[in-house]
Amino acid sequence: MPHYQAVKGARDIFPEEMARWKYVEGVIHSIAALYGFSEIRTPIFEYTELFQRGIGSTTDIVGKEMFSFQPDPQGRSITLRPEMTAGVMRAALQKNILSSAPVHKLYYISELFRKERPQAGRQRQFSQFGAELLGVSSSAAVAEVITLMMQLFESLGVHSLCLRINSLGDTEDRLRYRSALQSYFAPYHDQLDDSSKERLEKNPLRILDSKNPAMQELVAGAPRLYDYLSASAVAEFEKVLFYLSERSISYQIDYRLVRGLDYYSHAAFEVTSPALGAQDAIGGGGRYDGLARELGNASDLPAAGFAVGMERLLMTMEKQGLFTTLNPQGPLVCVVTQQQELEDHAMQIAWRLRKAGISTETDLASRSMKAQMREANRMRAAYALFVGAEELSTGLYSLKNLLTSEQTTLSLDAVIEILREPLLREQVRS
RNA sequence: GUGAUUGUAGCUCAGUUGGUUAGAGCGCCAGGUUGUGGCCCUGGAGGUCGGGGGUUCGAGUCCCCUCAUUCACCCCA
Repeated sequence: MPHYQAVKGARDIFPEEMARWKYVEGVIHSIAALYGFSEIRTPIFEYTELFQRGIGSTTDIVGKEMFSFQPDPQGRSITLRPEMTAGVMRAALQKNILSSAPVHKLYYISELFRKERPQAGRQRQFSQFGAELLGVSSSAAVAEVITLMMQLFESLGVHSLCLRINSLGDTEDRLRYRSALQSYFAPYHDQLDDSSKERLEKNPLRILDSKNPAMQELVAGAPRLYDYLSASAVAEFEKVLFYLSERSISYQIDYRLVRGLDYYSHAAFEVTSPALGAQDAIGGGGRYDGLARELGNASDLPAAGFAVGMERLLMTMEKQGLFTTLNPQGPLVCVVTQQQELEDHAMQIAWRLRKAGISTETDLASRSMKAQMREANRMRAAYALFVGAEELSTGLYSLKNLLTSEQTTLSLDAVIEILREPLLREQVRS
């Protein structure tokens, strides 16, 4: 074991894996553009109150999972962001972007931090792709972000996902339901587990998605939130379902889906992946019309959005074998030399090739010719260019096609001419 | 925060009831081919056996503590 290791729950991404990230990120950028979303970056930390107010102080995230610290004794507490929505909303309100246009569509791919015990599909530093549609409060907006998310999965070839959706109604609906739940559970108080007892007081809705089998039994007989929705909330929800059906997006209504963040209202959804372990949520989101007011804004700023766990997405793709065609590109040519006196000349040639726009490698470690050739082969170079005394005197170099083993003798200008041919790489290494 | 699991070479792992100098495969390096890669053959480098303490004539092996890993709970992406 090396003396220093990465911090618990944090990991390194090496070049082989990086290729996958680049690929997925590329697809994300183009699909976001397709739907008219623009990228935003916000600070990696925020004042702690932002998350306490935005996410909700009764949530697990705020209660026990935040990395918080105080830069100076008198100063305000700062927190490494555990999610993105609060920060994006803060940025939008701070700049008052709605005054420039009534609707804003923003997306991000960002690093998040949560102080949890790491396990399969869960790290302390992780990243999410997310989109926020600000300024419109409608079923159409929710449907649009869900559609965007599902199209991303489809474009990547991810399959067998399960989209579950529910409506949490508006604030009044939830208040009425909340007291109904409390009176339902009250007689069972002794049978509740510790966390459910606590939730009964603070946030009874959360008892619904408890995984404890004993709790689930009790929950089965509990009143349904759906029955407490106002007529308009039901209509809105059905409109969302209509849009989804119309776009051939299959879903499953889950009346017990409540999600852990306080800011959701009306539609809330979650996508799970069968390829993951116990932590199988690959994405989730909903509507959060009241968040802006919660953050001190004078009026509501209607909004809808989602977040997709990048690591979980990549993990699912890996499991589903979607990366097999992704081969890292090697250099086009390796400049190889035998005599050490010619090293400088070889590097000079490598420089000239690179100036000509040809990706080139050369040995910097004074290794044997055999080692250099082995290296060229390992990095899947298409060609080797030999630099020796003979070449130096004649000005003609030996260019070897490493796939066909054919070798020709050419002037450097001719070599550059050949290697510049753009389609060459595909022909050589298909 | 709770529970369980696993720590031996760069990687994947062997290592008998405690017994001399801790092994294999792959990878890496070199040679076979003194100017030519992949395949093959030969050789080489590389290990505080996670760390600390204890038991013992003797510990990779047994005991305690500790650190780390992984999985699960909780909850979430």
